Amino acid sequence: MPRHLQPSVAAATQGDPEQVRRHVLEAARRVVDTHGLAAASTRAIAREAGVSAGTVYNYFVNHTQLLAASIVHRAATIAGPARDLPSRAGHGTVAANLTYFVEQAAAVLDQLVPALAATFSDAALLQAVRSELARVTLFADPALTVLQYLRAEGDLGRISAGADCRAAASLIVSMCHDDAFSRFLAGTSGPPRPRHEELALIVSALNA
Amino acid sequence: MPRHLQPSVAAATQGDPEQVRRHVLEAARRVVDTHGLAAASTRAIAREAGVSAGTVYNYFVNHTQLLAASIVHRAATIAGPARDLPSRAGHGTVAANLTYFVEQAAAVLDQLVPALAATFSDAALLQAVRSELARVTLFADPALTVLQYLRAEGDLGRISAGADCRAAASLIVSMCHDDAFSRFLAGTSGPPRPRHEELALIVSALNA
Amino acid sequence: MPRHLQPSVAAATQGDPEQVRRHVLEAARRVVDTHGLAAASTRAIAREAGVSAGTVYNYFVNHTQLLAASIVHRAATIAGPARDLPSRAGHGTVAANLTYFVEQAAAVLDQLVPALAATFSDAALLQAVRSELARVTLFADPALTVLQYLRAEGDLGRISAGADCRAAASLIVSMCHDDAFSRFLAGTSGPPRPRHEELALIVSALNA
Amino acid sequence: MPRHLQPSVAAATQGDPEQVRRHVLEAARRVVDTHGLAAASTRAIAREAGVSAGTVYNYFVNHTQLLAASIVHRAATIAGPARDLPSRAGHGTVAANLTYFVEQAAAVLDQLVPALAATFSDAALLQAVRSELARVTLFADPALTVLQYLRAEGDLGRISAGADCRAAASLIVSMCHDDAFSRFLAGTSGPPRPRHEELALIVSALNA
DNA sequence: AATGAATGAGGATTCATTCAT
DNA sequence: TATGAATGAATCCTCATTCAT
Repeated sequence: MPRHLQPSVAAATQGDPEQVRRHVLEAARRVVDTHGLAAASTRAIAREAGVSAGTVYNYFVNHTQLLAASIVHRAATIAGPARDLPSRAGHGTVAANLTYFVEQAAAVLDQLVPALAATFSDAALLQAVRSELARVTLFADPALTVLQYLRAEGDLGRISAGADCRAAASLIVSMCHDDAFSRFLAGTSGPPRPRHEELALIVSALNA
Repeated sequence: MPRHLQPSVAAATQGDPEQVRRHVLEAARRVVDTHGLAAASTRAIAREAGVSAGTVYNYFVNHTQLLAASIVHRAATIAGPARDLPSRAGHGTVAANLTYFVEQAAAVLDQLVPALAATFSDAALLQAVRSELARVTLFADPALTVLQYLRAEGDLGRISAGADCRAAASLIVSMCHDDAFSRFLAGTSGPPRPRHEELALIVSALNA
Repeated sequence: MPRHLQPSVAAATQGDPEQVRRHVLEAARRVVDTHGLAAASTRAIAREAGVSAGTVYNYFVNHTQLLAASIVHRAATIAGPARDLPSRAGHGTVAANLTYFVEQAAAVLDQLVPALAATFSDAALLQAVRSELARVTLFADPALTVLQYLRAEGDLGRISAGADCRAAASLIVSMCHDDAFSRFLAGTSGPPRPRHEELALIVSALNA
Repeated sequence: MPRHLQPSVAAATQGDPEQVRRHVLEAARRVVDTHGLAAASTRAIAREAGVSAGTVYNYFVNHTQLLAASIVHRAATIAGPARDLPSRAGHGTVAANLTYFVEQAAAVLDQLVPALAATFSDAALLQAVRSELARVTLFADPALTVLQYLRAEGDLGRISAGADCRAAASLIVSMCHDDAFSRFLAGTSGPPRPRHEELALIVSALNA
């Protein structure tokens, strides 16, 4: 009965409880990705993390909270680039920035949707995930992030003053959703369909 | 050890095996809707159906097939009205018919998406559901149903000959998907957002 | 709900209850041989026989009695040739007749031992089989059959008057048992080891 | 939900995992001996061991391996004295030592044969037991143990140099097998038939 | 006399969770 | 603080047996 973390884990986390927590969270993510939510038992996650089952309960109140935290942690982590869209205002071209956002969004949704979908099998888990997710702006209202970017471009004079930024942002998000949803319903996980024409249309509208 | 269906069940099914099967299928649906997929154990479903656990296995080869059949049965049942869109050609107005389709689609997707989403927690179940679903035209290629309707209207001279029916059908389906996906991501299950302007735009394009 | 035997079964049994019984018995044997005793459920046997599960209970009081009857029926059937040894007295040579017996015994034991062995897993079944088996002379006291043959040969003057037939019979049976037991313990089911020398020795002793 | 071994079990095993394993193994043996293999369910064994069903799975990967381990454990335990035959060379008389072996073998086989026989009802179990058993010299090749003893006696000059030790060893093992097999077929489990004359004959041959 | 749907006990196995060490 | 053995409820599924038809 060792009283200390396994050396490899101790090295990876430097004994910092917050890092141990993250370490377990990422182990959970790997298990869900590799074997599915149904296989993500406490023990499977603990084994993947190189930690005992009991230890998990020092960092998470129960199995449901662990899974919820893992899914939200993953979402927040991968959404980083998409979330930074507003800061790209003024750099490159508007079209390139929007293309970048659409591509990032596809990557995020392709990872997020299956994990989120699976939570529909467990009401308690679903609720836990949702209440966590609502606290991240990007997920609570994704169009807002795009709108902030477009307005910043407008302030820089890079799009026309009269452009309906709100409608454009809504359209862009709709497109991302539709792509993700199609892949979700169809089960195909190939690359997202390129949206050059649609984006060109939107950009031209923003410059009209 | 009673050897016959409980009177209430016998009355409801009239001794017809096909009806008993449907009876169990609907019990499964109620359990999934009420308590979630994770709670839909064979026994819970049997109890809801007023039947013994062993009896379930006289109608379904295993738990996975039972759940898959239940989900697909539900989808096929509720999709009826949407599937009948082509037969509405020539009746009412094109705008009204498309509005009707969008509303029906929302109802279908609102029921179908959570159930389908939940299957992501179980790879075997997901595959079983997908392969069943692919056999229903409406789910395999929803735009096709709308396209058939629009072409029928074209044949009747109710939309202009040069209209791009395929693009219009695709747009309409995209809209339905987007609405459903938004509700799915957000967790709100309120009424679908009205799409009058969008439909008006599409209808005007079809008449141009 | 047919009220008559399936045509194929009716044809095979000519409606004679005794033949139906035998038909089921042989189906049981095939199932045990092919898939093992553990797989020989009432339904598996009924299916193999082309008969309903309920019908089985018109011919056998329960599952245990059915299995016991099947094993004993098989034993009695295959033991025929070995049992006829006494009637071969006076024909061919003594050595050839004994060789024949040893070979037949090997065949019988190779079939009987695994089936009989398996019954050790179920006390009730074992007892049922044993009490049935004890009623067949050959199995109750196999040496007696050989002894009867040797005495008949003695009466015909084909072996010497002073020969110890009882010891010889006992030795021969011992040999059969040893061979069968070795194959049983080792799990090898190849051909029995030839016993020419041993038999020659016994025959020479009988002629001394 | 107690989280510790029942006091009586804890006392019997002193918290040593290896002893807990043995404790379960012996509980399994008692259940098989008392109620037969078919009654040796995981739960029945757990109950006999004074342990929860789940605990059994901390020590054995599945039911089959548990039963196989139990049977082999029993065989190895009781075979100890017979296995020590070679070390008796030089002590007592050769006849007494061989008599001792035959008696020990009878005791071993009387316990081993029914247990082994029962495994014929389950192909997977049979194979598991066989592959385990093959790793114990005494069971893989019993004549070898006797041969080693006889050669040791030969080296000590206690049997004649020209004696065919191999044949003698084979004969002795055959005798043991025959006895066991007779008891197995007949179902009588009385004392083995004394083999004084046969052993005397063999001993005299070894001294010739 | 034959059928086969219905039963429910009982099978193996997994799992979240606890807590003495 | 980390451990992991122990628990026992809950899972899916099979089976012998009955009896209305």
